[in-house]
Amino acid sequence: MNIGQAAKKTGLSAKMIRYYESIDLLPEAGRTDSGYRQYSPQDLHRLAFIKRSRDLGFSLAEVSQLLALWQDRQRASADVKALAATHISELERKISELSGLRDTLKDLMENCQGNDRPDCPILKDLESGCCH
Amino acid sequence: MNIGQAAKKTGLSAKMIRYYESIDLLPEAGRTDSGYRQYSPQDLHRLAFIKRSRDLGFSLAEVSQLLALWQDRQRASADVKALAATHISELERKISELSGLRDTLKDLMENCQGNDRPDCPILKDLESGCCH
DNA sequence: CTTGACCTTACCAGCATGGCAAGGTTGATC
DNA sequence: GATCAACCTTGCCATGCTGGTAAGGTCAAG
Repeated sequence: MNIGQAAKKTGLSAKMIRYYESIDLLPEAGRTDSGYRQYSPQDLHRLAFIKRSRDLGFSLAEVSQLLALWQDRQRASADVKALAATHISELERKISELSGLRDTLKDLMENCQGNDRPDCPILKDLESGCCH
Repeated sequence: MNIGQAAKKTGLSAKMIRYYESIDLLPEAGRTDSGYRQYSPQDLHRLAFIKRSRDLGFSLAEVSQLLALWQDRQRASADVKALAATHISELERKISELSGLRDTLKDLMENCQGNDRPDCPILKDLESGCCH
């Protein structure tokens, strides 16, 4: 199977697949005589694993660790769980950070008339951190 | 005032200040005879505005628009409000995206024993999207 | 005059992906 | 057997934002 079909089946792009190979997330793909990459069902399986992991927000570095665990028959599920836990706390950190920003902005917006006059508490806030 | 002091006063780094100048977020700074950049209180004011906007999560492109509105005495506060509203919905989009990921991962984690056995529903899920 | 703390420019790095260019291959149609 | 579209190949550049590092110039105090 060519890279384009593998891409279509997994929902990745051909560029991404090549990139993953270049950073050793994938073993070097087999090639036809003319140099086209060839993908087996096992390869697709690995690609799908990567896709799903990315969709869950894992970074490529984390995906790499997940793949290692996946391939390791002696793995401890605790290791996988720990990786997921780390990722979840990172997600929660980001969520609360963004929520804080949203709340601050909402407050500012509520005090803004939103008309054709120039007076604007949002701009006032933005310049307020100023040094005297 | 030199760039280092301006950086310290505003909480930006000297690198960031130079970068902002290079992308025309700032006018070219004045220079001493020897080529050092010099910052006036007005410059600091502008830098502080940028810093605060970045802290609220606006992209540099958005900051650029905010600066233009800030400088425009004929601005309509509605324009500022609209910019903020767009940013808020972007924040909310991200928040709900991340929340979805977190919830999915939490579900998976709860079903994972987290012991030294290899069986792991998290890995099972990751490989499940697979093509037959 | 030396020393150390500052400043200058210019590069390279990352994340993960998209885009474009210039060329080779394949398979179907004329 | 030629042609054409749709694929593939590699390579380089771009994004957004920041940090690092290097090689050099400048300033103020000792």
